[in-house]
Amino acid sequence: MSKRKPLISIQNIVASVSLNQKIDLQKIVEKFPQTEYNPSVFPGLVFRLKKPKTATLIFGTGKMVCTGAKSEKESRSAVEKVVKELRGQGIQITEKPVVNIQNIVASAELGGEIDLESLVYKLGRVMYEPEQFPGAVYRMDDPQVVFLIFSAGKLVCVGAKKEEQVYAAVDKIQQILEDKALIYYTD
Amino acid sequence: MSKRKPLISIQNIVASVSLNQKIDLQKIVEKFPQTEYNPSVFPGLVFRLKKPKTATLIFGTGKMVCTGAKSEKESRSAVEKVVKELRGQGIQITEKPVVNIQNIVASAELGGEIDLESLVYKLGRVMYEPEQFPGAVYRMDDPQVVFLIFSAGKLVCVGAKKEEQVYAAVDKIQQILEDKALIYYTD
DNA sequence: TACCCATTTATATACCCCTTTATATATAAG
DNA sequence: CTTATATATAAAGGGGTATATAAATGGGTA
Repeated sequence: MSKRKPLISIQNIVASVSLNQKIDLQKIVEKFPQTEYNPSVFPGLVFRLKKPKTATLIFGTGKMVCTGAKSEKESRSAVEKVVKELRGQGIQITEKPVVNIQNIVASAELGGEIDLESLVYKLGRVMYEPEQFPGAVYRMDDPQVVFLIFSAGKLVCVGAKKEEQVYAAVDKIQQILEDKALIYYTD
Repeated sequence: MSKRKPLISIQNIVASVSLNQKIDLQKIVEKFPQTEYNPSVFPGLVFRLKKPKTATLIFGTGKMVCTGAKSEKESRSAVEKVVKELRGQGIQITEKPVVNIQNIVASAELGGEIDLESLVYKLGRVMYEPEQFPGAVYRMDDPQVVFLIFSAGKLVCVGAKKEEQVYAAVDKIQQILEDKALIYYTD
């Protein structure tokens, strides 16, 4: 077991929301001129909040997608705030919004150098095309997440649905890298 | 004989029409500004009716094509309505239009799951390229129609010239699927 | 000169892909 | 500095894929 502790930061949370009722997007645009709504290019209306700094997509079906929050708690409070603002301008929303976390993006620092070329051969399930993208892509089965692994030892973990999965996945990849001698610590 | 009754809906009727006289399309465009006529891309003028919801192509030769009707009766009444509107704006049409049903499109639900891969091997005359199109294409000789067969048990039958052929063809394909054990009913 | 194509219209079926949003990471190119 | 490359994820709408069918006109090929 590695005694080194990776620095992990949740960077983005994507949540789907159900209001269980139809919403008149045109009315929202009229009440909130700063929102963006171009149905010919995308059916969702973009509703931004400065705090928590998020962007929520609202659809005519009453479904929404909230992005940008840094924690599940922040994501839920952003949704509540959006609903509260809508109600404040006369948009009737009767039920309590149902929120589901769909994707968590986190960054991590392992503190060592990683040999990406060797990763490809010793790990498998790795895609690495340096002239296409500098990071190696590793798909982990359990937890089911995808890692972008960079030579400087930094990682991006995407696809988790619970924050705990992020910590478990990073601990696991760290262990794997150490066991297979794919990471070199210089300190 | 299957005791299950497929749900069949006629979805579209295509009919060719002969007025037996030349027609001045430019004059129609002037009298009916909502019609579409771009001879450089297509020689037919498009004349739409809201009820029955149809689109009739009118050619300078006096031939027409009526599409969109849900029954032979509706198709004929659409043609009559178009002719009546033309006459109402001074376009002289002396003879009674001769209508011929050329194609009937119908959808059907068999209510069972169909194994499309097995269909290819056990039925023959089947084209199935899932990454190209999700439905299997089956050409039936008698009645001479073509079926688009989907795994969920829904079908699209095209090419019939009489509504009776649609019902006969669907009954026949249902029997074939059952006889060859290619359809699985879950209820 | 004959054929082939494609053009347009409607219609069900059901897949894929793209559109937009946020976010870290790290390369290159303009 | 900005954009593109690559990742996951939901939402809904558009486009393309395939099918038959008539009409008339253009293009291309044998």
